[in-house]
Amino acid sequence: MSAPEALDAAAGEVRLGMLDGVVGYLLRRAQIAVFEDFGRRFQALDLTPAQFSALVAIQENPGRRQSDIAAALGVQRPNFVALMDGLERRGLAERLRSGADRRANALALTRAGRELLDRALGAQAEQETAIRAALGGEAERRRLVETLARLSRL
Amino acid sequence: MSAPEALDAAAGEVRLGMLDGVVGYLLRRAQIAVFEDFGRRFQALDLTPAQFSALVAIQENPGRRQSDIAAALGVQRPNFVALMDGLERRGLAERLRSGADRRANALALTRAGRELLDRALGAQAEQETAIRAALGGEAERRRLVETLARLSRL
DNA sequence: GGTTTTGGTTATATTTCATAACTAAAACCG
DNA sequence: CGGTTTTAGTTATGAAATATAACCAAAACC
Repeated sequence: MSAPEALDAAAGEVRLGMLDGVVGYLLRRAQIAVFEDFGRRFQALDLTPAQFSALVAIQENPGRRQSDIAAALGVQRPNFVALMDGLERRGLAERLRSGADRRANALALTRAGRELLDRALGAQAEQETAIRAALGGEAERRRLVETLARLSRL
Repeated sequence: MSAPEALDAAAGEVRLGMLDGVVGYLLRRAQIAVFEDFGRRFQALDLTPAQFSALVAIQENPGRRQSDIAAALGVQRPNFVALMDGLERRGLAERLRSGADRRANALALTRAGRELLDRALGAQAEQETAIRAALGGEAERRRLVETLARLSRL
């Protein structure tokens, strides 16, 4: 009788088949690549994507309640606590007392936070430039931005 | 003197500022939305995105070594073990002996695995249809696929 | 035939993300 | 007013994804 479970592997590249036409799969791969690039660019600033987005949101909405910022970024309130702890410990952001509601934290950037964010915005602009180059032009990058915004409302 | 740390929150919506022009941030949000949609569509099939992609890769490359499939999907070999354990326990895929190399597992789908994958491909096609609708047409979806593929080579 | 390398596995640490429960302060309401 | 309910922030905790080191058996090397 033939050995029932023996199979010989094919040679050459593994083909992903229809996966490379699947938006969800490609989104995951693209996000990994872009975040790895982010990691390299922001290494010197010691900022994660989450921290960077928090700094931007706080600067854009000074005095807003912590939970508002967290919700806008799509992060659970309990998880945002540690994020803010880190920013505060490094002196980049602070939790002020809200005048109206003594339970609430009114978030704001410190001077050091604004300065670091300025440098971060520079690094971010460089990433967008790299993306523009990879995609073949600013028109393509803009189209991607628009398309991704639509997708997130799926 | 004025109370130094009191700040009143602005009303209205939190603005994300330049974040909604940042590809990395938008990629993250879009991926979350698409994966949540995936979760709803594949709930009945009880398949995660990782499991789905593994089934596709195995069917596309029957007999290939486990580590080749894992590498092609970008998943670490140790982490692929548990994924395969799950598929095998459910009778969807199997680890056959490689004829050439007795260390290697030659992966293959079972009949049940092929049947489930058939249904999964249907659900997947429906997701692409929904995406096409959200983006305004197949041309837009195609462009997105092409753009994401470029991004993952950043 | 002994050494080195490789495929799969185990164990483990880290990170991310979600949920329940607690406190203090506010809002509500008869 | 005073009691109940809701809300902001926090703590504790768990689940899931991801990465690393170490091991065994089989192969490749020389």
